[in-house]
Amino acid sequence: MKEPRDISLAVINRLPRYYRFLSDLLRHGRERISSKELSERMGITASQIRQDLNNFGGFGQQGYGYNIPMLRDELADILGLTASYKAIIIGAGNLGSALVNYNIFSRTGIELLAVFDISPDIIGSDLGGFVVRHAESAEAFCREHRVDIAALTVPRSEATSVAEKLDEAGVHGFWNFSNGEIPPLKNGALVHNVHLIDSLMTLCYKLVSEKKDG
Amino acid sequence: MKEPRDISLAVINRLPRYYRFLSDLLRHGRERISSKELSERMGITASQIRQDLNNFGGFGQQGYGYNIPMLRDELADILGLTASYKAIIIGAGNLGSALVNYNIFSRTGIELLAVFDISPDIIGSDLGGFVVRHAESAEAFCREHRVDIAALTVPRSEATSVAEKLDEAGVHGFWNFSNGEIPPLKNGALVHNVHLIDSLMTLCYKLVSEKKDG
DNA sequence: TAGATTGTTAATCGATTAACAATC
DNA sequence: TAGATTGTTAATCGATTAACAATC
Repeated sequence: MKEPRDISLAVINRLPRYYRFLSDLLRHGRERISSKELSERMGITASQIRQDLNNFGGFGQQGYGYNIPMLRDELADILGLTASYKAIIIGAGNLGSALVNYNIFSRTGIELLAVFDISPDIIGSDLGGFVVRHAESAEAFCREHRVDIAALTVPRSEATSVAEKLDEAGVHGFWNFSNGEIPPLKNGALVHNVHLIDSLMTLCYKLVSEKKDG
Repeated sequence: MKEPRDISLAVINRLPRYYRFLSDLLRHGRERISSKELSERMGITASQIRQDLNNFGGFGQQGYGYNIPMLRDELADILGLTASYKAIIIGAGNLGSALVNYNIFSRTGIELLAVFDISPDIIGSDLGGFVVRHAESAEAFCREHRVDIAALTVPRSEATSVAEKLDEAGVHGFWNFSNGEIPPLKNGALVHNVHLIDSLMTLCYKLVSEKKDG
């Protein structure tokens, strides 16, 4: 594996999709695949696939193609799925519950350690095997357990203050589900947004523009 | 408003963010803004903002800038937020519940008509004011009410068959939350994916690559 | 060996940025 | 009017695609 420097965001955003397709092929018992066949399945060009992968190394073999289990493992490494990251969830509402119950973290190789909320009605109750803890204790928890990632499934009004506290407590990646954006954090923690409303608006745009253009 | 043809996906994906920032400015009582100030707030170039907006029309005024309420309304139109779309949700689990309880649809100008599920445990129960209906009845419901959009918060194994049925029933936009992808549909309905796992993997990649590069 | 398919360089295409005349 | 800021054209930059020699 090469030392990848300055990979473009366009490439990075395609990596999980490659990983998903390779996982599916593996599940179906496939052993090898050419960039050509993969390109047809994914609806992109074979050139792009080879260019993308060669940012990280030469994982294929002339005349053969790519070995699926091997390439999948390489992608897992590249994506950091083998980095044993530790995560918590702040906000045990419907979205936080979804992340727990659909095993989103474990399916990404991340260990979910705890779930926090601010509401007295929920604190102490069980959520998919986790006892919901008081949000006030999250900061100390992160310091003690060296938490890497925090999912913010809290209202927009609370997201920034929570992120600032946990940034101080050593969390270096935030997965933000709240509407609105979190300003740059002191310790430089990353913020990765899931803007559901933006996503739905994009769908609306496509529907409207399709109607016009036919 | 111009007749926009072949707007690039890069531009489209930025539109909801413009809309969000303008809404925030409006909430703070701001009346006008220049592309320069907006560019500083959003962390992009003023050139890009002007180029993006001018795909759709000349909404600004030399020497003045942009009128915020006016530009926001234009963007609402462009994004289809005023198109009175009708939607349903298939899958009343945690994710479906989140979409209902956080008012994701109404905040996008879309009317949520009904929620469906397959589980006898949930059918008939209340979810944020909606009585959960049997998923079998979704097809007929869509025909009768001319549903435009269906959110698919069902397991991956069911997503494709549900989409195929509802495509036949006239639904022309799917908001797919299931892992995995839905193949092209007969009637050409659009599929817009929210791949939470892909999103989390992207965050992981950034964390890993940051650690390396410093 | 002959055929297949990669890795990689070069060509093309598209998106972003810069510059500035137009004009409010 | 003078200053500010747009809309738009031109220049730059980056990403995608095509082509092909290398090689399994």
